[in-house]
Amino acid sequence: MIPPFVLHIDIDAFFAAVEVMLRPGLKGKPVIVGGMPEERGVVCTASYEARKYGVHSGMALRTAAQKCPSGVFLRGRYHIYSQISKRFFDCLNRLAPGVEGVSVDEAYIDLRGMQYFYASVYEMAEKIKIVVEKEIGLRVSAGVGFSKLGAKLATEMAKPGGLFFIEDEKTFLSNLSLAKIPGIGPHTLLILQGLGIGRVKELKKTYPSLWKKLIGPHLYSSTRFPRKTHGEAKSFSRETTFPEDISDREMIMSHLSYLVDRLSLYLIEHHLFTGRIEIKVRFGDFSTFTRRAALGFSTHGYHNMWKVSLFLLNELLKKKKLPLRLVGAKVEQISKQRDILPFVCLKSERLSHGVRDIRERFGFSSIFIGRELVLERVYPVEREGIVLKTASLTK
DNA sequence: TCTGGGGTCCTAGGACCC
DNA sequence: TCTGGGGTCCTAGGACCC
Repeated sequence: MIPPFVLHIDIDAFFAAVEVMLRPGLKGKPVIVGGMPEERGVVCTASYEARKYGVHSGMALRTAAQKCPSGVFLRGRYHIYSQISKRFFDCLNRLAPGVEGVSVDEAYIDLRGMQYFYASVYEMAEKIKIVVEKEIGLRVSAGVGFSKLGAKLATEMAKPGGLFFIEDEKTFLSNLSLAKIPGIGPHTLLILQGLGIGRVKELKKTYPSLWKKLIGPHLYSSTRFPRKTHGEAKSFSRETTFPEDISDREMIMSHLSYLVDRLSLYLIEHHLFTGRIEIKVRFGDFSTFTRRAALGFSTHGYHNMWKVSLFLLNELLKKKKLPLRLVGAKVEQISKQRDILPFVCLKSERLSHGVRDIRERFGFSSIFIGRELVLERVYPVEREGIVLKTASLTK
């Protein structure tokens, strides 16, 4: 029987590496992608040079700036990264049939059936790695295993830039620290530590059913993974953390309106509809709440979405006292086809389509919702477009 | 040192119906 | 009139990943 070999491949420090590729002057410098050092954000990707200073993704930008004063801080240019990501996946799909994307810079490849064309699994993996690196111009790390978990862990060993094959996966796994298992996060780890369990083999021996639940899926389903292509997204969200906490309700509404506006436009452009809306707030003390509501029908019209959003926001703002740190909106239950829209909601759809047409020709800020004008008090933007009178539309 | 933004999946509990 | 239990749908929130 041919063992089910799996290849895992991952672009090294993806966003930072793209920036260095596009600006060769940055080569060898500690590059930190995520935002400016004084901003309220976190590190998205740190180059290996920056990691030497103890900077890693998820770290607050201000902390990163303290640890690495010489760091080159950059805002992400995500449209560029996604173009390169597309090239990465196009290349993989050309090289092998069973590609499963995990994220923009990471994929699993089912190598079964490929062994007839190469001298060894290792050679096959090496070939794929070399071709990919040449194609996208970035360094990648790769790992081969008998399961997805084995392959992913092999990649970890291979970083940066290498290729690793865990031959005795069973022994390797059983000795492994649970902290290394994807899906076991800080919370679960703390509980397991409380039980005096730190390694996979201890878990298997003491709590076999828990082992089956946490580790099992990685082993069994992964040997025969479904070769799903990047599935259609099930939700879309937009959120904003304010530069400073705000107490002005009108400002909060304006921000939310802008986010809903963006989501509505996104849905219209992709011919999609939403059946459920979720609103999220985070107060100054970091406590976070969400409210969601099923619409009972599907829509992508701004004003339909806004009415529900505003209702949910008002409910959420009763939870605690202002100020607010973050506001966000999410659309779920995405469908490609719309069922029959209630009569009162038709106008909103038609209007939003009209707005989309204008924006397509003259840009996003050529036309905007009246209530969003409030944002200009704090974030002045050059807006010479048409203002939709909010009052007349929300009646 | 404060702690983003975009996702997925799971669970618990309430409402409702039979 | 009061009762139980199962099934289903829905929402809030948590855990996790990159």
